[in-house]
Amino acid sequence: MELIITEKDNAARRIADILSGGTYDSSRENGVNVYEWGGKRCVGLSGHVVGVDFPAEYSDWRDVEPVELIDADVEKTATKENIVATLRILARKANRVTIATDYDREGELIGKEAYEIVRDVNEEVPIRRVRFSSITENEVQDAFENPDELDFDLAAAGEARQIIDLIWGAALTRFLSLSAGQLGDDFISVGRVQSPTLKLIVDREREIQAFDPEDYWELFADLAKDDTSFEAQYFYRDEDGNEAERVWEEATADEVYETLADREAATVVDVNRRTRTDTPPTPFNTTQFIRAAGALGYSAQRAMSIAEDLYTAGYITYPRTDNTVYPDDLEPADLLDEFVGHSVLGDSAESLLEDADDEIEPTRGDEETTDHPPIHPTGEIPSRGDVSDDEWEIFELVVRRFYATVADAAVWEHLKVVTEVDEYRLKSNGKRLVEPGYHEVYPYFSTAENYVPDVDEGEELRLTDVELEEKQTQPPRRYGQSRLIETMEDMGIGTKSTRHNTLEKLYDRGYIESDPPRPTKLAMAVVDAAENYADRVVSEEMTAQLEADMDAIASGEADLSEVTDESREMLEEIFANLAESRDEIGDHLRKSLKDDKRLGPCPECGEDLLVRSSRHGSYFVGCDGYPDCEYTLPLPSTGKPLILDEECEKHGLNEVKMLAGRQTFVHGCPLCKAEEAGEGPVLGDCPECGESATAESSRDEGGETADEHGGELAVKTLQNGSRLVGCTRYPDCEYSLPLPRRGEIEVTDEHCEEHDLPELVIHSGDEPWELGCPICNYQEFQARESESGSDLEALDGLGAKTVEKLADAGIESIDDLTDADPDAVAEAVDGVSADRIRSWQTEA
DNA sequence: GCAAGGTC
Repeated sequence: MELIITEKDNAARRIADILSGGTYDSSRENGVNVYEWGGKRCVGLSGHVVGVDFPAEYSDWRDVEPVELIDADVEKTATKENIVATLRILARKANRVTIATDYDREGELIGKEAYEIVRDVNEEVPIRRVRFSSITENEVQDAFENPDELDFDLAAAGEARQIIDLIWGAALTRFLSLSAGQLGDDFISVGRVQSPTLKLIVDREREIQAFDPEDYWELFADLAKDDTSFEAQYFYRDEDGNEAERVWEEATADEVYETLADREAATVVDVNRRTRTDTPPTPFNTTQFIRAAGALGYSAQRAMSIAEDLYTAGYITYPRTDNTVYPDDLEPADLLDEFVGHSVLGDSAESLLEDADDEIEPTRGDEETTDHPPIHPTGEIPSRGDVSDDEWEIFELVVRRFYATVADAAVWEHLKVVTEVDEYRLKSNGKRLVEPGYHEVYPYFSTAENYVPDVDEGEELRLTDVELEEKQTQPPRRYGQSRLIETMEDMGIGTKSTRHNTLEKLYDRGYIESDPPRPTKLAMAVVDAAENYADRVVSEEMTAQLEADMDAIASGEADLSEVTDESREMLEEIFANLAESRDEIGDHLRKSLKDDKRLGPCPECGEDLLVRSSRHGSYFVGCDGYPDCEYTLPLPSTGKPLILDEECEKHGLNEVKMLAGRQTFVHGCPLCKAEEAGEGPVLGDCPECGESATAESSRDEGGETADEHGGELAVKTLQNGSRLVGCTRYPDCEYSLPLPRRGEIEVTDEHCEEHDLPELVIHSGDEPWELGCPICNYQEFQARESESGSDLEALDGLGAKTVEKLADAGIESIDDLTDADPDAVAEAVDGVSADRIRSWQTEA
C-alpha cells in the first residue's frame, strides 16, 4: 500500500482524482478524509500538524525570567492530534510513502514533519518527495513519474525560522508584558513580523503628528473656444525648471489673480498631443488580489475569507500564492470557452475570443514562483443562488482579472494645451480613451476622460472665469490595509498566507483601531520601547538577515545550530540592556495603556474618567478614583468604543465612536448623551442592590472590582421617550420607579430621610409638581391605588396600563378625571385622545 | 496568556 501525503485535504482529493482517473473511494478516519484506489491511499494534512514550543516547566510567565527562554529547549509537539494519529495508523501499513506537500519552503518543512511522524512508526518504508506547482493532470502525472528526495536542508531553513521566531517573540513579549503587569488576555506582544508592521503604522502617525501645514494658493481659469469651455491651471517654472502649480506667496498669487481677472483672452502658445499605451494588469497574486478587493471596499481579512470559500467550492484556484505568471498548461482560450453563453460573464469572454488573432498571450508579472499558479477562475461557475452577493462580486473580480490579463492594451490620447496671458501661463490637460482595450472587460479602473478641444498654436481663447483657491499642504495619509500588505511584501516581511492575519493580530492586541488603521498610545509606546532597546525586532533587517541565513542553510553553507546560536547571542545582548530599564519601560507602557482609555476629568472628583469593560463584555465609563469615586456613565451596548480626538466643549470629555462593522456610529460625549437621554443624574443607592443593601454579602465574597460595585438609582429616558428611575446595574438589577412622561425633572437638595434619595420637582405647565422622593411617591401611589381600588379601572376601555399613564399625568381617580381638561390630558398622556377622555367623563 | 507559519 502506497501512502501519499499532501498539505491539505483539497489537494489530496484532487490528486486522488487525477491519479485514479476519478475512481477513488473516500472514507473518514478520526475525522480525516482518506482517499483510496488501486493499492494507494492519499491523505491531506492541515498545514503544520506539529509546532515548536518550550517545555512545560517554562509555561508560567511569573515563575520564569524571560531571559531564560533564550537557552530553553525547543520541543516539537503535535498540534493536530487527530491528523497525526491517522497518519501514524496509515504509515504503519504503508510499503511506500510519497510526500506531495506544496512546492515551497514551508511545504518542505511540512513534508519533513510528516516524514518524522512516518519514520517514528515505520523505520523501513521508503519515503520519496514529489513536486508540482499546480494540481493539473500534466504536472501531477509528471511529478509522480519523476519523484525526488526530501530536501532536508531546505526544511532545516524553515526550522531555524521557527526557533528564532519563537525565542525572540516569546522572550520579548513576556518581558514587556511583565514589565507593565499585563498578564491576562491583554499581554503586550512583539514579533519579527508584527512589530516592523506596527512601526510602519506608528512612523506614519508620527509624521502626521509632526506635520506643520503650509499655506499655498492655486489659480484656475475657464477657457472657451466657441461654445465649449474647459479648465486651465496657472503654472510657472520653479528653480529647477520644473512645472509647478502651487504658489507659496499670497502677494504673488494676488498679483497673478489680478492680471488674469482683468484679461478676457488667452493665447495658445503650445499644443502637445501624444498617445499612451495602457497595458493590461498582470495575473493576481495574493497581494494584488487583496488590493483589488480593497478598492471594492473589502478588508484584507474579508477578501481572503471569501477567496478561500470560493476556492474550497472549486470556483477559483488556490488564493495564497506569490506567482504572477500563469503556468504553461493554462490554455486561456479553453478557459474563456467555459464562460461563453453566461448571462453576466459571457459577452466579455466571447468578445475576447473573437478579437484573439491566433494565440492568446497573457500578461506576465515579475514574480514567477513554484508555489501555486496565480489566482484565476477554474471554469466552474457558481449560479447566483449558490453564493452571496459578496462572493459573487469577488468571483466576478477574479474572472474579470483573468479576462484583463488576456485582453488588449488600451490606448489613451493626451492633449496638453498651454496658453498665455501676459507673462503668465496656463495649462490644460485633456485625455481621451481611444481604444478601451482591457477596460471593456475589467471595469474596476477609472476611465474618466477630461475634455480639451482641438486648438491651434496662436489661437485666441476666451478667458471667462478665474478662481483663486487658498489651500494648505496636507499631512501624509495613513496606510490603508492593502497598502500595508503591499508594503510588507516590498519589505519582505510575512508571507502570502499570513500578512492579512498579521493586521488582524494588531487589531486584536489593541495596537491599531479603525480603518484605515490608527495606532493606539500603547502601540506608540511599544514601538518606542523596541526602538530603544531591541531595535532589531522592529526592523525589516531582522527578516532580511534571517532570509539570508535560511538561504545559507538551504544551500548547505551553514547549519541550523550555527544560525540559531548566533541569533540567541544577539538576544542575550539585548536582554543585558533591557534588565535595568524594566521599571522605566513598564511605567511608560502602563501610562500609555491608561491614555488609550482616558476621556477627561471626572465631574465629581476631577480624576480621570476611563473607558472600562464589564465582566459581561459590555463597556462603561468609570472613574480612575474608584472605589473612592463611584461616578459612572453608560455606553451603548453595541460595538467597541473608540475614543476620538474631538473634545466636548461643555465637559472636556473626548467623544466616543462605537465600532460595530457596518453599524458603526459616533456616540459623542458620554456625559452629554447621559444628560440628553440615557441616564441622567444619579440619585442614590439602589434599595435592591446598592452599597447598603449589598454591603454584607459583597464583603463576604471579597475581590470587588469596578464593575461589581453596588447599583445606584438614576433618572433614565428609554428609547420610547418614557422616563423612570432605574438602577445603573440594569439589566442585572431591574429595580425601577415610574416618572411622569413630560416636564423637566429637577433634583432638589432636599433629601428623603427614610430612603436617602433627593426630592424631585417636575416642571411642566405653570405649576411645578412636587413629586418628592420617588420611592415615597410610588408607595403613596400604590397605596392610593389599592385604597381606591383604582376606581378608574371601572370605566369602560380603561386598562391598567392607561390607568398608570393617567396617574403619571396626575390623574389618579375618577374625580381627578372629571375635573380635568380633556385636551390638556390628551396632550400629556401618550396614546389617549381627547375624545376618549370625554367619553370616560360622560360615563363617570 | 508568548511568534510565525501552515490551514479551516
